Amino acid sequence: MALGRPREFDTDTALDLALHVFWRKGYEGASMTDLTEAMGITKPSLYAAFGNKEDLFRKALDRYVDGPGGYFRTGLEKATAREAVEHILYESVEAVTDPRNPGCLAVQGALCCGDAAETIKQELMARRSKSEDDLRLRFTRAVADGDLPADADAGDLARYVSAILQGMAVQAAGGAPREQLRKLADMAMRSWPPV
Amino acid sequence: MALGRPREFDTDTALDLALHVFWRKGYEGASMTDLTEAMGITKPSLYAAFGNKEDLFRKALDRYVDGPGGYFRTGLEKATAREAVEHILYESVEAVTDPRNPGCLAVQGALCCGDAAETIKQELMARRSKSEDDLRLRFTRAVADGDLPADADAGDLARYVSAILQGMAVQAAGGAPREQLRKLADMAMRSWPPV
DNA sequence: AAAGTTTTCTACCGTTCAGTAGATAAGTCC
DNA sequence: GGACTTATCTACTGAACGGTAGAAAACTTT
Repeated sequence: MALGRPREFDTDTALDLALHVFWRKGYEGASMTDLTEAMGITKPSLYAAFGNKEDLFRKALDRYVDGPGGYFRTGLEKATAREAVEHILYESVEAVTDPRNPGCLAVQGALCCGDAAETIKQELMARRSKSEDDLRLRFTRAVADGDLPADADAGDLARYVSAILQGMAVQAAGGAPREQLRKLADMAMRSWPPV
Repeated sequence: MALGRPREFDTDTALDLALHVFWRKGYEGASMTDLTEAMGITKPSLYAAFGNKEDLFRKALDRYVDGPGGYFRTGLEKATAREAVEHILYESVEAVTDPRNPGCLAVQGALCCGDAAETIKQELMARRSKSEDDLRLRFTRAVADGDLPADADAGDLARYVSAILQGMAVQAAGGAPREQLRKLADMAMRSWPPV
């Protein structure tokens, strides 16, 4: 067993609680007091277990990508581009309309910010860019597989799907109900693949 | 002429300078020191002229809607729904890709935030909702005018265009270049009106 | 010139921010 | 039991936050 006094809280559940605070308030809007109160631990415990605020956010973000945001990765593994987009769009609707945490952490975590949060903003920009690139690669493969037209531009399609996803995230942050975003996904799918 | 010592700065240009700080850093990310330094005035002058931080933001937001965001209103006045959407989409591309202030103030001003900025978040949510409703009303008229199919759902179309606009704003905040967003607008227009 | 009004300035207010020092408690290892 | 290690607690940094007091300066009015 580990040496020294055992930790009295579970780091994974504490990280989940921190994640939900960042999700609701954003990186800047979440104070260390907000976080420690939600996590049920004191500040020294938090700093000892997770490093500083920036470290904590990055760990929460990783957990977000593997947990509530996991539909993105599973969607990419679907057999066709159409199935992939369908899965990602509709699962995203469910994720961003969770009434306890509306919106998407990768979008609203630090869309713009003061100087102190600049590196977090950059990190989120890079993650969004990476997601779009994953979509692009998936669509490139789809063109080769023949489940997208030969003249389809994978980059354009990836950007289009990303924009729809991000638009849905903003709408959800504004309180849009699940049913309306499903209709938005319907519209996007109805014209897939776009001409 | 006005009584008392004359003001040494122009309120409109000072408000423009404040607007650009809020645009780049968001409501929470913009400190009063950021604002006064950009505006070239001291804090007491700012408070005397504009009220508190919240008042200043609201005034800057009004100026945004009438200035850089004015394309929305002019777009609604176009003859057909198609022309309206076309105008709004392409003008929005230009606005959100201004390299000095990427993105859209109504989206990134306070997409999510701490408790202190909650009322500002609500204000921006209401403005986005109002814009979507303006689109919906315009499309309803378009159905009556016959420049949209009789079975078109004005609400769905408005939500779709809003999502595209907001998606573009997020992409622009992430540094997407103008040319790529133009292609995104192209895609949205190519399938207009959506089936 | 004197009174009245408003802006400007420096210096400051109390609060909250992220982050930490130092003592104590709770375990393991020998 | 005693040495060692690590977590927990209270209390506290210094800096930055939004916002203001009070005196001096600049104008108009009489």
